[in-house]
Amino acid sequence: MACQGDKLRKGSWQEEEDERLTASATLLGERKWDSIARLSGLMRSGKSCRMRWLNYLQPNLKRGHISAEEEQIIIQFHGQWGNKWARIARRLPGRTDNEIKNYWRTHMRKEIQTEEEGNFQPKVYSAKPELLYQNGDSTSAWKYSIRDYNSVDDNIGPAGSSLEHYELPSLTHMNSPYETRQYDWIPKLSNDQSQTEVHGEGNGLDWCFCDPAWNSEDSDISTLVSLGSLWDMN
DNA sequence: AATTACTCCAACCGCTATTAC
DNA sequence: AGTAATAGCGGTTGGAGTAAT
Repeated sequence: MACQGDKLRKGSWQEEEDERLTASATLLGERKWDSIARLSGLMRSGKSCRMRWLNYLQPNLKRGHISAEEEQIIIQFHGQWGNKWARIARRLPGRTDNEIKNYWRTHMRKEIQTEEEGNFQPKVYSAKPELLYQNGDSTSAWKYSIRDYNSVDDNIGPAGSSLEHYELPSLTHMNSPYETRQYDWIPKLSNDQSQTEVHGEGNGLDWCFCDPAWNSEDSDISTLVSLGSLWDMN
């Protein structure tokens, strides 16, 4: 039992600590982290327990690499909101803000840096849908296309291809299974689907759904869960 | 084989916002 | 309304693993 004066542990978590924390959080609920830290007997701060649970132990966390679809969503929302990692994470079930933040720093920032080191050209993410998602390695397919079509002046793409902007129904990110699910549930959030509006340039990355009666930011996640789907990633 | 450079990600820190009293 | 405790967020750091030399 941690008492006052005991030194709190820091650094990597041991398996036994994970087990204790999981048991305690399951039993006591995902609140009152200081109490959980105390009652579990872990020599950790509540803050540390919360962080470990949220980023590593809680159920429903997805493991493995960020998929092409997820990467696209990250880019899209980062463009809209900037470094609002937690907010972006809410759009990616199973991913944590920490994970997304790390991913952005290691993968995306590198690309931005490269651009800033001389070859900067404003990107117009107008990719051809059939290239953005195809059978096989969707990651490389997406990366290939997003780079090859990244600006109007960039002629790396297949010979004779012309750049186009696509209207919503053929948006590239709606072609993935992941986004298809998004597309499925968004209209369901409105009782009157005719009220659902689509805003944006239709260039694939700068758009939004707006329902006058629904504020996505404030809506309860259980609403989304009950609709089926996004959490069902397997 | 040894060393160095680089990448990735878990974990920490400081600050702000929210909640409870 | 004021204050303390707690939760949440975003930035940063440190270390393990891997690649390059």
